[in-house]
Amino acid sequence: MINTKPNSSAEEEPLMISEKMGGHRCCTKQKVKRGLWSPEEDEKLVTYITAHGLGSWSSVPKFAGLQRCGKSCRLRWINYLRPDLKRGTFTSEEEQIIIDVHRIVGNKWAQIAKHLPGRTDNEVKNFWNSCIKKKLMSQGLDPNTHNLIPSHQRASKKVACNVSPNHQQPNSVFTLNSQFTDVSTFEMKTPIITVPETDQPPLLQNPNLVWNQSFTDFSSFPHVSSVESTPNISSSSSSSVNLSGFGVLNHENCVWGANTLESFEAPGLEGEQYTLTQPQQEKDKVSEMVTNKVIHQPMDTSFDGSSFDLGFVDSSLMSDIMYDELSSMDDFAWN
DNA sequence: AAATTTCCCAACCGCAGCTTC
DNA sequence: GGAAGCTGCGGTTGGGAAATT
Repeated sequence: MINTKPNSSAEEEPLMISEKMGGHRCCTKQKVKRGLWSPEEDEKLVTYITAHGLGSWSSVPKFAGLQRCGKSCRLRWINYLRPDLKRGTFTSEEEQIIIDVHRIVGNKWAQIAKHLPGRTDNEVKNFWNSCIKKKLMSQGLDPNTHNLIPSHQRASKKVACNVSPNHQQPNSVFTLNSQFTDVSTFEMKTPIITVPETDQPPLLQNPNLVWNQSFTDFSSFPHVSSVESTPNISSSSSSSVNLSGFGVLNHENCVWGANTLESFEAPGLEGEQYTLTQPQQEKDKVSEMVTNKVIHQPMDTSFDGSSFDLGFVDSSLMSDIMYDELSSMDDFAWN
C-alpha cells in the first residue's frame, strides 16, 4: 500500500518535533517525524505488524524502526494500511447507512463506521463533512438534526457528491425503515407492539413506504418483552404498529401519531433526551440489524408527493416551530 | 495561461476513558 | 486512591488537487 499523495515534504526534509516543540505526550521523549507518511515508512509499519501483529502501539515505532510516535503509527494503520480497508467512493447504500445511523447517534463517527465494513471513522467523518452534510442542506435538511430547515434559511447551492454513480439515488429521510432504525437505538419506554396479522403488512399498500418482513421479529429489539394485540385496533381493517411510542402507523393514510415526537428527538437538537443508558450489547445488536439491512431497505426512488401525508412529516421530523414557519408547499420541494 | 478559490482528505491535536502499577 | 501510560475518539487543520475566474 502506498500513499496516494506525493509526499515530497516528508521525504525531502522530514519535520521533526521534540519535547520543546510540543506534540503528543507519547512523543515527547524522542524526536518524531510528522506529516505525510512515505512509502518506506508504510512498508516498515506493514512489515512489522504483519510479522508481530497488533500490540502496544507505543513500542511499534521503536521496533519497526520508525521515527514516529505510536499514536501516529496507530492512526496510519487504522486509516490507511489495514488490509481490510475498502478504498474508493462510498456507495449510495453506504451513504444511506451513514445518514440513518447519524440521525440516531449524531457525530459518533466510530459508531457509524462500525456499520460500514472497511470504512474508517475518519473516512466517514470526511465524507460526511465534505458531501453528505452539504447534500442534506441542499435538500433543506438540517444535517445535525435531520429536520427540515425553513425555506428562508436554506442554502440553495447544488451539491455534487462523490458517490458511486451506478447507485445514485435520492437520499431522503423519509424512509419508513429509517424510522424503525431510530426506534431500535432509542430506549423503548413503552414496550407495546402491535403486529399486523396479515401475511403482508399493510404498509406495502403505500408504494412510498417500505416494510421489511423481518421487522416483525421483535425479539431482536431491546425492551420488547412481548408482542401483544391492541383490542381497539382491528388487525383486518386498520392494523397498526406502535413501536413503543414512535407513533401509530395507520395503513390507510400512513400517518404517524403525534406521540412520535415525544420519544424521538434528534440528538443534535435535544441531546439530553437521547438515552445513552442502553446497554452496549443491545445497541450493537440493533446496530447489526442496520448493517445487515434487516430493517434497512433502499427507499423507493419514485417519491410521489401527492401520496405523502404531511402529518407524518409533522409528527416525526419537524418541530412545532418549524411547522409554524411552513406556510406553503414549496417548503416541501424535495429534490 | 496564470491567479485565485474551493474542495478533499490525511494527519494532527487534545480530551476522555480505561488499565496498570 | 491516584498517578502514569495507553488507547480511542471527535474536532480541526494544512496542503495538494481540482475547479473557477
